[in-house]
Amino acid sequence: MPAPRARRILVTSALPYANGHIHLGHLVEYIQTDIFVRFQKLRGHRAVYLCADDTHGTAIMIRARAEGRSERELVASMREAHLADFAGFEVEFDHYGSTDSDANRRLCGEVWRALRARGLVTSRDVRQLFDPVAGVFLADRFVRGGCPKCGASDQYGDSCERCGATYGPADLVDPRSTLSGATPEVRSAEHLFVTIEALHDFLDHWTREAGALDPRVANYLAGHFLGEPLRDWDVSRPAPYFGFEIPDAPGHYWYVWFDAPVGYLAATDEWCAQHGESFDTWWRRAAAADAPAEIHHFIGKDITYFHTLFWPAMLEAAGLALPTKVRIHGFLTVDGQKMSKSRGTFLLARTYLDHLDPAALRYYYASKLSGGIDDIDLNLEEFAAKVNADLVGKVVNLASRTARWLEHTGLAADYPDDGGLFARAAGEGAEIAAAYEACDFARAMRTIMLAADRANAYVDAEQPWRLAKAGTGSAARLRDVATVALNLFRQLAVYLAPVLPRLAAQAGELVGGPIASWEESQAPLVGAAVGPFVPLMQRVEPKQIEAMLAASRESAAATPSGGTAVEADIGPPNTDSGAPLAAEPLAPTCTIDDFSRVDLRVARILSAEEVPEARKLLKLTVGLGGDSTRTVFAGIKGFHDPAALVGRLVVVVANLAPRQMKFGLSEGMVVAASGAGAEGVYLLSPDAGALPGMRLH
RNA sequence: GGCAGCGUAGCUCAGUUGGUUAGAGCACCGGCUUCAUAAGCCGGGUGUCGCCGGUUCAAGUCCGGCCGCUGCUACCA
Repeated sequence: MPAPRARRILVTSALPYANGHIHLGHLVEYIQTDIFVRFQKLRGHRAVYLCADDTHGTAIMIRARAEGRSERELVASMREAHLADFAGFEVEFDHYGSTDSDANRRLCGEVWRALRARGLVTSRDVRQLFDPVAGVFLADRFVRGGCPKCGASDQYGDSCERCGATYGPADLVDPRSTLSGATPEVRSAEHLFVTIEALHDFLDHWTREAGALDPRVANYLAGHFLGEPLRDWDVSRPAPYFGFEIPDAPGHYWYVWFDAPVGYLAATDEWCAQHGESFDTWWRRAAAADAPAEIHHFIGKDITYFHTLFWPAMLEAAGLALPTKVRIHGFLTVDGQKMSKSRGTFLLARTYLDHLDPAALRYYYASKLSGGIDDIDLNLEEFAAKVNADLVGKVVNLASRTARWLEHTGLAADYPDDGGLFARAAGEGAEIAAAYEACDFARAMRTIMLAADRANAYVDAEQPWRLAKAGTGSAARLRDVATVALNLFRQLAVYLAPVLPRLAAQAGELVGGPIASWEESQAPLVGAAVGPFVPLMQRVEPKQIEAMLAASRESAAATPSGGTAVEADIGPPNTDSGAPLAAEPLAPTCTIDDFSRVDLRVARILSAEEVPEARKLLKLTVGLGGDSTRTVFAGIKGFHDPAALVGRLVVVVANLAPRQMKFGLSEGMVVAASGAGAEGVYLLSPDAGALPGMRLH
């Protein structure tokens, strides 16, 4: 197989929004991209993986406000969390930037000037609802009110969930801002637009002819957007807005979807500065003309048109290089359904890492990703079965069952006759590589596992354990058989290295040294030392999955219903606001004896129901283990869905004197955090492993 | 409400431009093996290819209709 000429490949994943944590749905894309990049590097190409946090927009502004800190504080703490999650899953960026950077501001300005220079920017007034208390313009989903048709209350600003009528937010009966509760006003504001219709011919041609898009996507675009004149793209938002003010239009800010893709350019620019590279040779057409770089964008299907219409239009207008490939993937379901907080299947990256091996998810995703735009399903039962059968049972087991016989002797000096097994799998390298190149990782995994099956069958047929018992007369034969098996194992590790970098590294430690090139799959090792075998990968146990789901359910239940999830633990401790403590100063000092009079216990919520007549009470039955249960009224109605509470562990004051309430006798108290004028009541949960009845000391 | 995609074995999926008796893994059953992380190997049922109709010598595959599911969208592209 001739060594392919080295390519320069710039690869991006969509920029995660700084409004929330990374979850398993996000990871489909980052793992997919990471596998692709690692594959290209293994093949000897110059691949650069770039990404950044997407930091601007109304949602960030509102969330920061709710948390009582600045947008930049929010963005900075979320960045740390994102990077930690990616590192945990072995997603390895060459550079990770931010759209809130100097480079991005400068490059936005450059693209903007190009659009202006080509006469593609116009302006006109847009009428929109405005929240006079919060001081911001409101998207439809931030407005609720009565349906003008059927009168149903508390409907969104665009359509009625009860009768299905559609209307504008201004038509609502008694409209309210969901931010402040204020009655919104209709206001008019100037917006700036890009007239991308002027680039219609270019887009027609690029979407169909450039080879960057799957024909299905090109057809979709042709049928839905390019079949008629393109509407102007609204690219500005009036103040207040967290983002970059437009230099030649004071009071106007670039819409987040304008500066987000420019973040790809900014990340490239920063990476170039750090590595002595020239930005121009990656992105400027003139400079790159003789040896153009490839540009691959990995995105979810939801943001297709931003990356296939607006983004190429911006690049075209600015004279920058166009994407070589826009690779679009589908969404993740868990056990066949949309991820759900109450089912515990809204799985954050961190929650997964607390319980399971990232390699297991990387392999599972690889086995499901075929390069298409179909959604993929994380079936948790299949997940465990597949990882255990394929990785532990077949691949790792191959080394586990043969390495011990070579620990003292190392590999045989000549590669033995293996019936053509190694050569056959080496010959399949081109097919496996083609599948990786096409992002059809599922096909690659199938082909690799067939080779693993053949390798195990070989071991079974040669029965090295019998050779071991047969004594010194069979020692040479035993060494040959184990040499074959270990070579086949290392060959599999090379093929799997893009998916399982840690396994590849461990395989290198066992025999042959670090795996640095795909070519290592093509020739067997001989005479090399063999290290002591250490377990390479643990089985996925059902208990771990259950624990992860339980933890996920509990953290979801702790999130106030309605509104954005607001996690308090996303940043370094010293960035927390002092407001809650100031609002409720510490109580007078008490002694340990004082404290010990309060008997706090872990309890499990056995049932939860609304108390219809009560404004804030839920009626809970909690269990302290065994037959010990009691009824507790908790003032958490409206913040917790009763159904979601059942089963979770909480902390109760177990020796509190019973109190006769209007709705019944309350035999204790569930402790929860609240205060500082902030809304929300937050139940406490013990770490996994705590049992009902345990006392807090 | 708008748009798109999907529907093949119990589960997750392959099925290339229409072409023999429709495939894989898991699960399940039987047997073998015991070196290995209760791992491995061999054999075996696995099926109205969502429903109805059409084109064709030939339809899982192409066309139309229907049903079901899913996703995106709803500051409109």
